[in-house]
Amino acid sequence: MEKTEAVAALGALAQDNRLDVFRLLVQAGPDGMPAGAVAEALDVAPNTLTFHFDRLRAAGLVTVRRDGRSMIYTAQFETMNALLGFLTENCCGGAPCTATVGCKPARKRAKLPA
Amino acid sequence: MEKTEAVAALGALAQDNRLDVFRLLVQAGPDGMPAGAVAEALDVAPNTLTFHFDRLRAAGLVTVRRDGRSMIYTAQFETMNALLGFLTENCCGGAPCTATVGCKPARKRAKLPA
DNA sequence: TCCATATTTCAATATTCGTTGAATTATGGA
DNA sequence: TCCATAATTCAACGAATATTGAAATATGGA
Repeated sequence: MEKTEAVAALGALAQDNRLDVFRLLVQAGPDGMPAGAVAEALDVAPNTLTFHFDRLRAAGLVTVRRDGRSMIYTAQFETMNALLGFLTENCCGGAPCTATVGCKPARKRAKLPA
Repeated sequence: MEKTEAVAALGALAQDNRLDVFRLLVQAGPDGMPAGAVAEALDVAPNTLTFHFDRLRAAGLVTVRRDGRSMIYTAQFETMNALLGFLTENCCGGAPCTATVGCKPARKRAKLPA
């Protein structure tokens, strides 16, 4: 990960509502959550939430897809892991001090009935 | 680490100059670096740098001490590690997925000749 | 004491950020 | 088609941010 991307990701997470949103999406796992459900869970106005989703998306921390009337937002674990990697890059004099820095979803995405 | 502290630490690192400063101090290790040396290394105006040091300090990411005319800034590894811990807290459904997320200085502080 | 160095303080400024309210777009169902 | 739901867009606003230049403070040495 480049420094510019790291700054973007850090900035995206450096805000109360957005940190809450991201953590909620991480817990939701690969299936993601509709915007409305996030708004209700965190008690944030829908338009405010759109603003924050945009920033998270710009930083590559979430993706969206439409499902009917709902927009489903999903956490991007790869970006988060890349950020963790970047942050530990300079530790311990360059030696990889953390054997495995990595975040993965709690459960596999349920295979949808074809 | 509390959410409020995490937001503060993330915000402190979410800026080009400050991220550079912090990484430089991490590489400098426990002995730290005088403000002037940081200013020269990164080509940032001294007063601008003071502003950024203040933010890093407010977030607990650095400490200062005076040495003669110089102010020596030092990275706080504990805070960085606490932040990494916080960020990985929600991964993997609550299970501690990263055996050892931790950053430690490259070399021990050189014992000054008494 | 006087001077140079190292750093901070302060005011000013342009920019970005987070939130709100009103209006708009997109989708699905009656 | 008409309506309700889900979410976004837009303009506006106050608050916070990052940088600059000028002035001030602290320390050490001649």
